[in-house]
Parts: sequence; structure tokens; C-alpha cells
Amino acid sequence: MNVSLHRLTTIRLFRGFDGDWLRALEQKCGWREFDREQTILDRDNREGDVFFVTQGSVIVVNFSVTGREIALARIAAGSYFGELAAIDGEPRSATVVALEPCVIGVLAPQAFRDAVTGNAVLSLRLMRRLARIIRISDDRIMDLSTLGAFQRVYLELLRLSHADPDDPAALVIDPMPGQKDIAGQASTTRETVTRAISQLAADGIVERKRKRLRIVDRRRFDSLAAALDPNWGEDSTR
Amino acid sequence: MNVSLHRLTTIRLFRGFDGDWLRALEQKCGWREFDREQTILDRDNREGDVFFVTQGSVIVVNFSVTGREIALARIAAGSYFGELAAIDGEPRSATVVALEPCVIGVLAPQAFRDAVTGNAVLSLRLMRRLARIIRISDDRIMDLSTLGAFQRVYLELLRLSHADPDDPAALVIDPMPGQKDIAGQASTTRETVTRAISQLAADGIVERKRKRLRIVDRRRFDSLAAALDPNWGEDSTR
DNA sequence: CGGAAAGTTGAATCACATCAAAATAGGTGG
DNA sequence: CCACCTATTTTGATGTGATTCAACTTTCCG
Repeated sequence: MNVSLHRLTTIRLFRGFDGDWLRALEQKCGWREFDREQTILDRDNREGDVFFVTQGSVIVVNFSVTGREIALARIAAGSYFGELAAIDGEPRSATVVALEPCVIGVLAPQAFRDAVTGNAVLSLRLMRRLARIIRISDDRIMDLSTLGAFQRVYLELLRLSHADPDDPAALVIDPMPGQKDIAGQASTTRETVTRAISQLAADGIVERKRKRLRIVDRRRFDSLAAALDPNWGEDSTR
Repeated sequence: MNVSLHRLTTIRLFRGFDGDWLRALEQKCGWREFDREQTILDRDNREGDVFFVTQGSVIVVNFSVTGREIALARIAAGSYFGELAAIDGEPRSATVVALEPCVIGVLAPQAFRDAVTGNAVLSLRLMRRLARIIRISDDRIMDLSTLGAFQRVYLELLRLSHADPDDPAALVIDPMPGQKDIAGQASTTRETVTRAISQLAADGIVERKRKRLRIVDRRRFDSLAAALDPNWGEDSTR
């Protein structure tokens, strides 16, 4: 286990806190590694540890009675999760699973609260993050309430895409996640994702190449996805 | 305008802060009154004032492209809204409309931040509230993703109901809100609400009396609504 | 009492999930 | 490198729940 990775310097919450203070906090963390697909925490659990993702990425999900998986958020290295329970002491509201091999710092709830509430800068950052999550959630509620399944898939594709380095006019998704993951994010089924993308391909709006999807006709793509938020392209990690 | 109402003592956020400190904060507030149906703040606005509801209640809504109204939260006297923009400086994420005549204290964003971030107790209370909103939103996302329209209506009825003072085994909703409001909360249409309730009435599970609805057969009602959150009956105001 | 708003009901339509089956891609061992 | 196996994706057919549209009824309130 590489101790040099046991650092919180990459965590954006602590940006600018590079001194002894941070080192002391790192000492208070337990450090753990998780494999891809491994469950990091389960819904309804009552411990309130906060998890800092220094390597890899995770997904926050919930399951319907019928077993369908609904993704609530993806969390990449540099961010953290588990703060809700640390703040309010309630049971975990969702399950968190590693998407890739992860290195994660684990901090006890009281230590987290002490570190944060004692410090105006950190408090405000944490609040900002919570506010951001609320905005994203509210947008999602609007999407679910007012958009069709295809549109939700389009939006998800947009969120996954970056500008194409070869052709700045186009967008690419590379690597393309599994369609079932996209389905989870868009709250629909695998089949619907396939149909939405196939239709885009048939209309010449996107091109599929192995594990790669290019959005070539961005104008038409946008008008299909249309109806939406001005916050496209923004990083949607929590 | 009744100056004795211009007090923040009823605001739960400030419970226990009854001294000069609170009086000073009250001075910093602008005090306004709103009529039923009056818009208090509009989506996309850029000022970040925080609003303390000391009298009446309001609803936070958003509108779809087609004009459908989606309710995000109801806020009753003793609570507040507008804190997101005050925290992150982003534009308003939703519109807020008075449900009844309201008396509201308006505090500038900087004053709010100063008051809160300087104080560990208030910080933690605000974070708790944000955490609670996130939990409710996530539950709603799950409901929208996995439940049918009828079930969402049932859940909304449950949220609106109190124990019947006459018959503790039953629940009542009194007064019954307009069906279009219920439809907004459940993200469905007026007609679907009617059908859901009519069917419950036909099955003898509920009784309709003027502006009042009684859930008589709670066992069967619960099994219909089933699939749910353990957080029934909890106050769902933000 | 009369007019407007809210609620009710039925019928047609549509979007999406579900079910089932085939095609493709990816990976493994011979 | 090919053959084989499994996972993922694709496509079609079908059923169902919910919205929409429209007409009608009831309730509310001046």
C-alpha cells in the first residue's frame, strides 16, 4: 500500500490547506483500497464516516424494489462522499460502489465535524457543495417530471462528452460507459438507451466506433436535447 | 404593518438565540408582506437575499417548457428559503410563490453569510437543513424513477395527512388542497389525481367529505402505497 | 341565483417498459 | 490465430400505464 497516496492534498475541499494542519488530518484518516465493483458503504448503515476519494472514482446508487439501479451521483478523485450522515447523524441514504480501483481516506464523523465547523472557509465550501448537490437534484427532478426518456438519454450523453481534440466542433465520449450505466443515470432501461443512440446514428447525428461515440452534428443534437438547462457541459460530479 | 410580527424568534434556525444578537439581526432585515398567489422571487434572478417566513407559507416551484408546474418544496412559517443563492452566488434555481398571506423578513446575502459562518451552531444547523433537503430530493428522484403515478399520489396523500383526532386509527387531510397542487407535488396531472382518489373511494379505502379526505382503511392504503420510505408522516417542509 | 373554477369521467393516443430472440463484441484457452 | 464462451448490444413485437382531449358535473362564491 503506497503511503505517498495517503494524502488529502488532491481533495478540492482542502485546497489551500497544505500545511501541518492537513497532515494532522491525514493522520486521523483510516486509509483503505477498494476494487472495481466493490461496495464501499451500504444504504441504511448507521456509521457516519466521511470518505475522501484520492484515487479512482465511485458511484452513488439506490435500488428500486424491482432491483433497478438508479444512479444518484458519480464521484471522482478529489471529491468526497458520506458527508450527509456525518452532518445529520441519519442512516446512509444510498449505497456507494467503486467504479474503478480506489484509494480512499476514511474520517470519523466527529473528526469531520470538528475540522469543518471550526473553520469558516471549510464551512462555506461544504455548504457550497451541498447547495450544488441540491441544484443538481432539483434539475434532475425537473428532468424526470417533464422530459421523455430519449431526451434524458441525450442529456446524459451531453454530460459524458468532452470537446473532441481532433475536431473542436464535435464532442466525443471516450471511453463510452456501458449502456446499462447510462440507463441508470437517465432512469430508464438499457433498451431505450440503445434505441435512442441507434436513432441518432441513423440520422447521422452521432458516429459509433468501438468504445467511442462522436457527436458530429451538434446543432441537431442540441435541438433534440432541447428544453434544457443552460448548465450543459458542466462537471456534474458531486 | 404590525411591527411586533417583525421578529425572527419563530424561525427554528435561530432557536435559542433570543438575545440582543437576534434583535440586531432583525434590524438588518427588510420586512415585507405578500398576498396569496403573489410571486416572491423568480427563477434566474441574481440577487441572493434570504427570506425568513414568520407568517403564512410558500411554495417553491418550477415550470416545464409546456407550462406544467412542478413543486419542489413547501415552506411553512418558522422556516426560510433563498439560502442556496446566498451560499453559492448562483442565480435562483426556482420560483417562490406565497400560498397564503405572508410576512417575510428579507436579509442580504452577505449579512446572512456573516451571521451563519461565524457561528458553529448556526453553520451546523444550516448544513443539517441542506442535508435534509438532499435526502428528500434523492427520495423524490427514486420515487419518480421507480414508482407509478398512482403510487406517487398515494405517497403525497400520506404526506399531507395527520392522525384523525376523532379516530386515531384513521388519517385525515383537512383541509384538502386543490388537486392540481397535489398533481404538481406528485409530478402528474389533475386527471390522474382524480382517478387515483376515485378508485380509493370506490374501494372504500378513503372517504371524501367536502374539503376533507379520510383514510379509513390504513392497512390497505399502506399496501397500495407500498414500496416506500420509512420516513412517513415526517414533516416534509424544507 | 348565476357564472366561474374545480373536479369527474370516458375514449383515443402515445411513450415506454417488458419480453424474447438474434447479432456482435470481448476475452480465454487451445 | 481460431474456436468457443459469455457479456453486451441491437432489434422487433407486444402490453400497459398515463397523458391528452373533450364533455359533463359539481362546488364554490359573490
